[in-house]
Order: sequence, then C-alpha cells, then structure tokens
Amino acid sequence: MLDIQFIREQSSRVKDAIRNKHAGEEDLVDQVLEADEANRSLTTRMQETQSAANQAARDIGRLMKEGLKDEANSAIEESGRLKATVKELEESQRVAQNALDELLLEIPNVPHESVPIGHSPDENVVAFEFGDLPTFSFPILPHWELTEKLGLVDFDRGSKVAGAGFPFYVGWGARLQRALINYFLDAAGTAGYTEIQAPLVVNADSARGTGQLPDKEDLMYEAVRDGLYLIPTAEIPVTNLHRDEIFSADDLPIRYSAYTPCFRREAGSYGKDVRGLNRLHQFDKVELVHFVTPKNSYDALEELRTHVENLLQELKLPYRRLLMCTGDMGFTQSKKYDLEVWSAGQERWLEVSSISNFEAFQARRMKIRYRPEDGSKAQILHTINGSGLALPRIVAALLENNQQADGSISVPDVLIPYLGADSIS
RNA sequence: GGAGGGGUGGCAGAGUCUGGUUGAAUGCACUGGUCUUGAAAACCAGCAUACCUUCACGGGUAUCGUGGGUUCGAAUCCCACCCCCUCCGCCA
Repeated sequence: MLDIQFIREQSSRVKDAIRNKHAGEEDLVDQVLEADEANRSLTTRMQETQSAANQAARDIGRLMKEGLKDEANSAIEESGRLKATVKELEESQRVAQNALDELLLEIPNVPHESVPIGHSPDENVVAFEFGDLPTFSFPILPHWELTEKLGLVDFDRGSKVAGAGFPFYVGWGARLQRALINYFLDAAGTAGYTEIQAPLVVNADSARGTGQLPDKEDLMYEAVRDGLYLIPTAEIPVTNLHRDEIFSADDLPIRYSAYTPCFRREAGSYGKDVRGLNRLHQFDKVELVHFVTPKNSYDALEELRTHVENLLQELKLPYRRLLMCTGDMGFTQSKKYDLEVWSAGQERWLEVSSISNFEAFQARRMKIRYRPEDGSKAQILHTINGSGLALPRIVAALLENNQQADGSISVPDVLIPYLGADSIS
C-alpha cells in the first residue's frame, strides 16, 4: 500500500508506475484522489457533529450536578438529535473509507528509478553471469531421469499418496535436501541472520499484510474450516512477525533466516515447466528477510543479493542475475532481482531466487515502524526479502550439471561435509 | 474437551461493584532542565497512536483485546468473538 499523502502529492509518478507495471488503469489514481477527497470531507463533518454531541453530553452532566433540571432535559433532547446525525455520518464515512481502502489496495508500488522500463520478460536486464556452462563428452540426462535411475525422488508414489507435485525424496535424495537446508541456514547464520522456525499456516490478516491477499488468493492452499492458509513462502510469517510493532533505530537492521516447506497451488501451469522438480506444490526453501531503515534499504538489497550469489558460487552452479523490468516485477516490489541457474540437462535457466525491496509497501500495511530518534514520530520502515535458496531447482541443476559418465553425481566441495559423501551413485 | 480467572499507556499497576470534565491515578523507565568539578541522588517539566482541520499557534475526533448493543453520556453495564493464565481430562 502506498502512502495516501504520496499519491496526493505525486500522482503523476503513481500513474507512471501503473502504466509501466501494466497494473491496471491510470485512471485509478484519479478515483483514489476523489475517494480521498470525499472521505476527508465526510470525516470532518462527522467529527464536528461528534464534537457537538460530546459537548452536549458534558453539559448534561454539569447541569444535573447543578440541579438545573429543565436545562438538562432540553440538552438531552438536543443531544439525542445530534446522536442520530452522528450515526448517519458514521455510516457514510465508513462506506467512504472502505471505498478508499479498496482502491488503495489496487495501486501498485512505485518502481525505483534504477529499474528498466519494459513490457515483457524479454526486457529484463541480464546484469551478471557467473561460471562457464558445463560441457560433456557423453549423452546427458535431465534430472527426472537421473532421480529415477538413482532412486532419489519418487514422483509416482507422491502422486498416489498426495497428488502430482508432492514427491517423496528417498535415501540420498532426502539426505541431499537436508544437507542443502543445513548449508543454507549455516551460511545465513555466519552472515549474521537470526534463524527462525515459523508457523506453516497463517491467518488472513497476515496474508493481507504481505500482499498475498486479496489478489493472489489462488496461489494458496486454504484450511477453510479454520480460516488458515498454508504458507506459499516463509516471507509471510516472518515478515508478519513484527506486524504492529515500533522499533527504535538501534534495533535495526533485523535480519532473519527461516527454513520452511512452501505450499503453492500453482493453478494453470503445464508442460515442461512442471516436469520433474521444476515446479512443485510443496517444496523447501530458506527465506531471508530484512527489516531496515529507509535510507539503508537499497544497500541491504545488494547485501542480501551478494549473500545469495555467494551460495550459488560456492555450489559452483553457473547462474545469471536478472534485473527485472517494470513489466515483469510484480505489484508489491520497488526493485527485484531474479537469480537463475543453468540446467544442463534441460538447457535452460531455472529461477532459484527472487530478491526484492518492497520499500514501505508491505510495512505500511502491517504498520511496522521505527523511531529515527528517541521521542520522534514513528515512521514506516522498509522490508526486503529473498530466497536463499529454494531447493528443488538447485537439486535439479546440481544433478544435471554434475552428472558423470558412469551415471554418478559428483558433489560440490561445500556440500560434502553436510552430505557425508563426495558422490551419489 | 470440562471448570474457573483475566486482557487498561514502553513496563508494572489503580479505576470496573456504585456509568458523568478519566486519554485515564501512582510507580518505574525514558527525554529536557536545575543543582554538581563530573556522576549519582534530589527537585522541576515533558513523555501513547492514528486521523481531520489550520500558513502557523492551536483546535477537534477515535482508540482501555476485537466487534456490536444499552444510554444524553461507557474503560466501567449487556451480547458475541479472539487471546492469555490456573486446575482437570486427553495427547506427540
């Protein structure tokens, strides 16, 4: 959610954002301004009437004490009339407020000035590439054949027991998951992140806070009877951890890492995109979240990005960094990087991390604030998050890129102590 | 799941029975000042959040877990819901 005051003062920038993000009609901004105007004039009228009613009620108390019965009675009558008006005005003000709030939820975040303007994924900027693409002297296999040959992942029984997209990891496959999770958490710990274990379900308020509701409702599994959603990312519980809180400047930055399974309905995807480990309904991810002061948020974004890129470099996976253009970056972000690893068996790039600065957009919804100085007014802080990392596609790339002529998989040095083996066969 | 108790400002804690200048006593913490070589102590003052209005000074509204209700007037009375605590039961 944007600051209404910002929209009032910089409506043309907000219109630019809507146009460049393809996030609806620019006309929305004018609707917001009108709704805001209407809401404020109603609020003023309502408060003036309330003020008069309060004054009348106070007079009654005083007149009663002084024993001026007649005056008290006429004041009671007057107060009754005012009360009826207040009730009407309250109702219309509430309607106006709701109308404004709903419109505000449709206004996207404004992209940072460094974000390229573009329409489609083609206009994302490849900002960095690491590593040489591997070459092989023998025919190579995609990971879904490797996992089957080596008995690492059982997709079919997963389908039987839960459904497509809910695989079993078996033996070394399961151990590889655990090794990666531990490696990622340890690396985050060394980098100063506080490790979190979070609830795997959240309520509607939390989903609204990070922006999954109302527009991305179809993404989430819902426990209807209990009003709970299975988390599609640890971002939701971890960011909402500090909903409605006020920090002092000394408390910041706060940096959390959290491993959780993630659940995504992913309605509407098909074909090679969902083959094997490429896209699952349940997958494991370590998420990194920063709470920072506004002036530090872009430095923090780069810091988080560097940390995640180091993980990929340690894993010796060729990857590229995309700076997402306005048209492909999503509703809530101000700036977003995607990291993609090379998948040799599929000869394509797979997204394994998405790293974003939300500026105040999420924090405003959640009322997460800080005081720049003791006694000063509380301000909305900035939130940043990124995957560090999502497992399935990392596993796919590790298997495909490190396959050997004899059918085994070599394990990158950094994982050997975690896995307890230097090769999987 | 059964029975009982409770949710008040950064924290602690009055006020609720007996509705009326109570946005809320008091203490602690915090900020500024006096004093002091400096500090402590003492003393004085300030110290919730959001919104509306005003060029500004200021004025106003709402908020005592949440939402409704009664009343001229609700932290205080009534209803529903949420959360916490104690005891019993069940259980990894």
